[in-house]
Amino acid sequence: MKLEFKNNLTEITELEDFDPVKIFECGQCFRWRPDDSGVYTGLFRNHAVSVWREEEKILIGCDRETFEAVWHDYFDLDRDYAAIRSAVGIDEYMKKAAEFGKGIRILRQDRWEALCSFIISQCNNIPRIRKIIEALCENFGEPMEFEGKTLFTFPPAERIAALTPSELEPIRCGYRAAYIIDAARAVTEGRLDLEQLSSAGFEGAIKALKSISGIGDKVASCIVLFGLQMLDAFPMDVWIKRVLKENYPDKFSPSVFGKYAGIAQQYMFFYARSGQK
DNA sequence: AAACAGGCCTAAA
DNA sequence: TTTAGGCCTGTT
Repeated sequence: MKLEFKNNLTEITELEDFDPVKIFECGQCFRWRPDDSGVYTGLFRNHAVSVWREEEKILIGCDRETFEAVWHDYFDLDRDYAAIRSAVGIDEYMKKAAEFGKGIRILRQDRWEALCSFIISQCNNIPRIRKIIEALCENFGEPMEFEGKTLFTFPPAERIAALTPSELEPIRCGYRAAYIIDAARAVTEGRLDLEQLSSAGFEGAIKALKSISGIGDKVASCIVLFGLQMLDAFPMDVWIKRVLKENYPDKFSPSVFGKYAGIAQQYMFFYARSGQK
């Protein structure tokens, strides 16, 4: 990977595994949006940025300081995804899936945002998940001007904790409203310490998350994978279950993929959802 | 119209 | 320990 810093622009070259479309559309996140020319805009906490690709170049619209402080880690740029693709390509199916998903990276998302987003995701389709999360931010986040548009930050737990289910009504998230509010209160009251979650280890983190009403195995796995970078977590959703039934009808354990099972899962998920075989 | 969508909870065997 | 039914809402 090579970096070049220009005036308010970071250029990345010699990096194969970075495809903005796949990264933002593979299902791990819900807020990044492309404009008509394929330039994606999104936020991490209160930092907004645009990301796009021009041939072999990845462009990130920020200066060196912000890149190093925020986006370098957010995009997980120190990790060798080529090596991981090779490691999880344990058979023909996974070789195809990993090749198809080449360019995906697991983002280091904000924990609270990931927690909230994946509670909302349950029993929902992606367009509606996006709609609900956007409504949540527009109603309760902070507006900020960015390149002529108004973006909204993801509302902190404190903001949500102060709401009643009826105040959450405008975001149309249905029965998940009570879950979100309860989770926010758990965080603000200290029943769930998101900062200390990693130190509890994988099992400990899953257990702590599942103590929140509305978080079960699948959602907890997504939170530790996308929020805590526990890359061996293997969320089992309906798409993955379909893949497993078809390709691994006998016994299956995510441990066949080793410590990057979660990335294998993401390749599987993206491949399965593409409708290809 | 009825079923389904990236689950979870509760009650009941 | 596993299974069935209900749950908000929007879309097909």
